[in-house]
Amino acid sequence: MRRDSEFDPQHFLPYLLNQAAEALSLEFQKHYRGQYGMLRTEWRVLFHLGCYGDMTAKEICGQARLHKTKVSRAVAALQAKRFLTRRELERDRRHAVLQLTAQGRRVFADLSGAAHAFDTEVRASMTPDEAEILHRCLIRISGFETAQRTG
Amino acid sequence: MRRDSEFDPQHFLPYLLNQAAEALSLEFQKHYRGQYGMLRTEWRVLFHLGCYGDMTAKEICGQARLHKTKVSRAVAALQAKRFLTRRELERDRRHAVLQLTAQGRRVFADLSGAAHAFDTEVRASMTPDEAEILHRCLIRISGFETAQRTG
DNA sequence: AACTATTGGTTGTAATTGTAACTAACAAGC
DNA sequence: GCTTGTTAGTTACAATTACAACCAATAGTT
Repeated sequence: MRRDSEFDPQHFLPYLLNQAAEALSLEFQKHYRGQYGMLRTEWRVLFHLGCYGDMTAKEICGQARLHKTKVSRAVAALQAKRFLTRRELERDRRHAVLQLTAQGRRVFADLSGAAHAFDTEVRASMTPDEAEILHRCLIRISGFETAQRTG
Repeated sequence: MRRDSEFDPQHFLPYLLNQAAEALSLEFQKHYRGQYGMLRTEWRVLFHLGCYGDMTAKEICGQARLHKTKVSRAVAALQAKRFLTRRELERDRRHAVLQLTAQGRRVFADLSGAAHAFDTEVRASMTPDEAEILHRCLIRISGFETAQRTG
């Protein structure tokens, strides 16, 4: 297992990021998948609705940087689970405002609590300084836009 | 778009990481996908072989933290593209050592150059200090093991 | 009103991934 | 030599995702 090259996967950022992201995702997935049979996108949509209040699918797309088909399907699934309802706008019936049901809010409360605890646990492995820098870098990197995702 | 909760997606690490990882992946994908029609896993396998020299699929699984079916399929695809060859070991015909072809090495040289440049560009948006801390944190986070991935 | 363009959202289908079951080689105990 | 167990790798099939085409509502133009 020798080194043939000047450049190494362990120093390639897309690689590293991907591994870190996958590790955490896989771990946290236990909560929303194990407990509620939700998919990642469903959890994301629920999370956004819970955090930011009622909004349309379009708004979620923008905020969560998810493609509209993903959101559309996640919303349908969450609706089937009775976690949210949709209300068409009178003035423009193309839009529908999404709203968590009481049950949806309970699930959100549970999961966002778990998320908070999880986040705290992960952060415990770093100094406050490191955590802050990490945060900054990730935000910055997220802006490495590649165009179309507005849908 | 108000805040209803104490906790916000923009501060949830799995979320942030995922967005950052996706942004970079999507961007770098242009190189291996656009130029060579490769999938992410294929690029990863090629990268590992190029960096660390000939090895078996099993070794790649461990190093790259990829499931064996993913590696198996990537290897088949790379073989079909004539980027690598496999040589069964005499002493244990279950193992096959994978080896880049001349063409495979050329592609690797091209892509690893692009990777290096890309990495440098991304790092240009941070101080050396930040880059180092980011690296440390990502490595640490990657260790948040969730069991089975050894396959 | 009729005609075209745009927008919010859905659906169909192909591509990709995950999971489990499987095959072929080898190893160990008897 | 004949079980039984492991290991490296493959394959089959279900689940998920991506991409493009689509539909209905509205806006803008004439």
